[in-house]
Amino acid sequence: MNTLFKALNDATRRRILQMLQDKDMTAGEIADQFDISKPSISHHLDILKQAKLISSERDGQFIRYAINTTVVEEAANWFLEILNKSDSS
Amino acid sequence: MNTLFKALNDATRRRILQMLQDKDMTAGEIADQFDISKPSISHHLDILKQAKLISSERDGQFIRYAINTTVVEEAANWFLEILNKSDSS
DNA sequence: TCTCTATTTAGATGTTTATCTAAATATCTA
DNA sequence: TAGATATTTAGATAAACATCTAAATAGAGA
Repeated sequence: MNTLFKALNDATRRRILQMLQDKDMTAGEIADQFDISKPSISHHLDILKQAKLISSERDGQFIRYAINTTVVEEAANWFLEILNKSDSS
Repeated sequence: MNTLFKALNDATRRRILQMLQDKDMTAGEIADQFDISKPSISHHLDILKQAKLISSERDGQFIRYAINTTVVEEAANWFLEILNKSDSS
């Protein structure tokens, strides 16, 4: 849970996650969407990967990133459990 | 979303949130559950409050904290939307 | 093999964060 | 009103973090 919420605690990383909802993307394609240096984006991708929110695979010269829905599900469940256990829900 | 994920990016605050699932608690009761100074817990409560994850109400000498389920719901929806939009779900 | 492109690693810097102690504020009760 | 309890505010410090530039690594293609 620690690495998960740490990964989510950044607007850039949340936006990357939302971009990967639609389609898999290479590191370069992702970086092109931001006004941030490629090394910084690479670092963000690494943090998302540590949290297992995304996975990566080399595709020739490129590295292709994909969202990992099972961890997103686990996170959603964390919230839903709080709601279920609260009296007011 | 910023203040929300910032608030959740701390194990102490997540534990406070889980404690408040079961029942409302005073600041002192909450602090008693941790090996952390009361001012530090007060600071954590403030951050949870800024994120609107909890609310507070004075009860005489005490201040009683309660979980705010609507914001937890919003957070859960953030994750569920990612799942809905992803192809693999 | 040489060079170009894609990506990551290393090292540095300024900012944010979690924590502490000491002091301030608010309420209760004698 | 004085003293005790509950909680927050203020100010300080060390650790974590986002970002940058420069350099390293890995594969593609001539």
